[in-house]
Amino acid sequence: MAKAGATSKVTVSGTKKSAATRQALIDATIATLRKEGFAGASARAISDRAGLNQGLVFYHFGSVVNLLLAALDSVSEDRMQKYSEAIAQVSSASEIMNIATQIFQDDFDTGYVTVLVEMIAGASSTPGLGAEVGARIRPWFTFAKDALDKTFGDSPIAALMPSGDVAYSVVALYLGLEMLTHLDGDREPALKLFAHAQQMVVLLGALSAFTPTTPPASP
Amino acid sequence: MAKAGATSKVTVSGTKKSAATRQALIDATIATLRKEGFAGASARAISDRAGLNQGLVFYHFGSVVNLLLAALDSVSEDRMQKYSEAIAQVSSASEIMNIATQIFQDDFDTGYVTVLVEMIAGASSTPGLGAEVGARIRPWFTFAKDALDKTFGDSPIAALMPSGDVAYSVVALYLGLEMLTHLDGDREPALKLFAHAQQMVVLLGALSAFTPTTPPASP
DNA sequence: GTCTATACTTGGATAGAC
DNA sequence: GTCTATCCAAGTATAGAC
Repeated sequence: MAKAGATSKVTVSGTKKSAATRQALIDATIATLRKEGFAGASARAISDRAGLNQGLVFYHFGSVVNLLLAALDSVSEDRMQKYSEAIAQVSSASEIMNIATQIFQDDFDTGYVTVLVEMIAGASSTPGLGAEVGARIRPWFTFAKDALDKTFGDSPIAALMPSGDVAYSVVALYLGLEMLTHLDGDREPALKLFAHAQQMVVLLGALSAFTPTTPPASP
Repeated sequence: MAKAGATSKVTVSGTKKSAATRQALIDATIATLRKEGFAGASARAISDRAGLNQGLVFYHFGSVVNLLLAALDSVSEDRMQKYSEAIAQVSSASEIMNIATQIFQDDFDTGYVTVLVEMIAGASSTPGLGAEVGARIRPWFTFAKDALDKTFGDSPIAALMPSGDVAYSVVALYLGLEMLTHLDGDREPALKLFAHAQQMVVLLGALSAFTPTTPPASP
């Protein structure tokens, strides 16, 4: 829709400046959602953190909610990239638990899942926001399902529970763990669970050798 | 601290009136947290819903946060009562899954867990609130642990994972499921999971008959 | 096109009326 | 003791300056 051509060199340098401001606001929004939560993520709180005028939020994003969604998009893309790379290097069920533990720690340090949790919980306060946030969570169900299929696909329990349903609970558990961990700042209980899950996966691998679905090693 | 005696009949009727106002505010707070979330639970939004003057929030509770905590207390006590009664009538692992499914539906209908989720997520915005909310969640870990011990105590997996750690993840999963269910209003995915869990429990019960820990029936 | 100063609205809290 | 009218701070949004 907007004209783009050599007629306005101003637009080019201007666009560059605009992009920098937008990015600074998005970064400040992520930090604010982490530290002050959805309720504390006002245009003033965000722009103060970025050291920018409060009106810029509305000039660049139209509304606070739009900025929050832009920040959620930024985090989601970043995480999806990181998770995808991590899982690409993995094939066994045992390995994926190591990666998952590592990623959970990283998520907790960077506070990225907190951003998602705050947006989900905050969605109730603004009409229409729920649908927007929901659309941004959906890719994670698919991602979790693919990861489960890749690593547990030939396990006997895969036959008992559809991976799509399990993926839903994996996402739910991850969100819940993040909430509880963030609440008291103690990540130990969650890490213990990852360790237990690791054990279970190993055990499951040993058991599956005795089931008819997986013939005992034929090289 | 406050004088209580026959010298002031005004106090008695006054106290009664006060209690009614307090209760009306607490009820309105629960409804507001459910429908507008933590960010939307302002003194004005709450008092408007109750049809009362906004200043009463501060007269009766001192601050909005105090009222929110009073509402959380109210919900927590109510739920703990209901859950305890339900679990008292139950002994087998299979039965508890039925009860759990039923309670999840009830929670979703009444929106009680939403109140808790909103308070956890909203805690980030107010210094000190996290500790208060954390203290109100702790009883649920104990409750979940006791329920697990009661129903899965003699199961073989109980030996593999400490019930306290599992209780933590049960609470986390419950919170996560509530978040996702509330977000798009579709409870089917969560209910499917309860059904699958039910299946698993039955299967586990059958398996445990073959383990050395539980001798095969000696009446 | 980018940003700042200003207008208007909502929210938290209290002084004072009943 | 209970409640309301009023005050001031914080929030969203935009008109206008650069």
